[in-house]
Amino acid sequence: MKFTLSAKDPGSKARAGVLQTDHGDIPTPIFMPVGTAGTVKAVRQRELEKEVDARIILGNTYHLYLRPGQEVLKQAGGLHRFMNWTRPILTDSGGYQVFSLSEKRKIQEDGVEFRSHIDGSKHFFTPEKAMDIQRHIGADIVMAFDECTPYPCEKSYARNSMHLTHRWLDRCIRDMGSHDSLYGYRQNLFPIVQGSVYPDLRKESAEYIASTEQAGNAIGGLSVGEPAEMMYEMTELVCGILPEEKPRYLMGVGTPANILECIALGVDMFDCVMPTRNARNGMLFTEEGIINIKNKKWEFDFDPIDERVSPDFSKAYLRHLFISGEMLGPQIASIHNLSFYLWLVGEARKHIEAGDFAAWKNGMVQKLTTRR
RNA sequence: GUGGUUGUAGCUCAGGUGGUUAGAGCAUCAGAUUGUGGUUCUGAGGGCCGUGGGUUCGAGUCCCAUCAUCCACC
Repeated sequence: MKFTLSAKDPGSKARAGVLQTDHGDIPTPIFMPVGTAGTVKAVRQRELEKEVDARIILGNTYHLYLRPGQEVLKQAGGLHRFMNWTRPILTDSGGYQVFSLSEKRKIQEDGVEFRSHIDGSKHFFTPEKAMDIQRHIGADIVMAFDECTPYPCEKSYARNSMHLTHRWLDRCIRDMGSHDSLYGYRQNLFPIVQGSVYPDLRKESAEYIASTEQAGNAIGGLSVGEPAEMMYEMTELVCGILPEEKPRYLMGVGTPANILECIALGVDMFDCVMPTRNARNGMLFTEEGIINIKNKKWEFDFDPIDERVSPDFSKAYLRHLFISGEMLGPQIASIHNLSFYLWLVGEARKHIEAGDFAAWKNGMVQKLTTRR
């Protein structure tokens, strides 16, 4: 994996680059659609590639381990072939599920015991196990197995958790170094900075993560309920420590405005369920602001959802599909929101290259956060 | 014309023997959603109980009239 920076914005920490993988190049900054269970919900692969122009998508270790399971993925020849997706894939390690399914988990030094949300069966993940599953999935970018702390979080808990995440990282690195990839292309491990909202912990974690010298670095444990300002502060602090010449990935973020603000702080990669999940509930992101397509005010609005990103369908038609419970509604909305997110990061990239990102960003954030 | 049926929220309907502030589903409106247990979740607005009399301390509920509705029969 190779990361090449091509431009830096003079008015902020934003940068543009290209991340090269064995499944193709990824221009940065980039947004990665979330495809938890081997599918970006409601969107077919052809649309994801041709219309949305997703350059890389996510899969989830926890979910793919439970269904379809490691053996199916192995015999399929990996997730790329299984789901017929030829571009890069990144897999989350399951660390976030340890956090979000917290009522059913037990964390120990060796790993975490949890119960399946599907059938209640008991399972045990260790850093080695998480690496093994991700090896079978065959992702281009593999995330370290971490603990994502909740918000708020006691400092003593955050400190202990962070150190556990660091020890688990050592084991992930050792395990990745002692096994060959299964399908003949390179897999790259990204470690994850933790430390909750405590600056000294974040600093310690970022320094440790940087010292492991992996191909790229991630920032985790944010956007879990803390105020946006706090998220920006932590992101800024961590970006100042993580190496300039490697991609920075802010996990789970966020709204279109969050993404632009964090690009300005030096983040290169983002993922979030928001464009797809909210699309399924009728919320659309557009250049002019946020739309609840189910509202009556769109009943006779025959203008496109968004003239630039989705010129094909009117608001009145999409509203009709949602009101009628037609499954094409969530499909069109998901494709729209993802197309918009990809359009947005593409524009950000252009403005970084043009050197006027900071000013453009400020005007854009205003528009993005208004409700239509 | 005669006999019967039904009139309660925008729609479809609940509301034993009269008794606090008349309910539900859908619809409408407004929030929520951040490394996906989500066609989801939370909340709000909306009523001369067809109309007019009567009985009663008290009527959506009982009585009379009237209007509308649907059905059957001349």
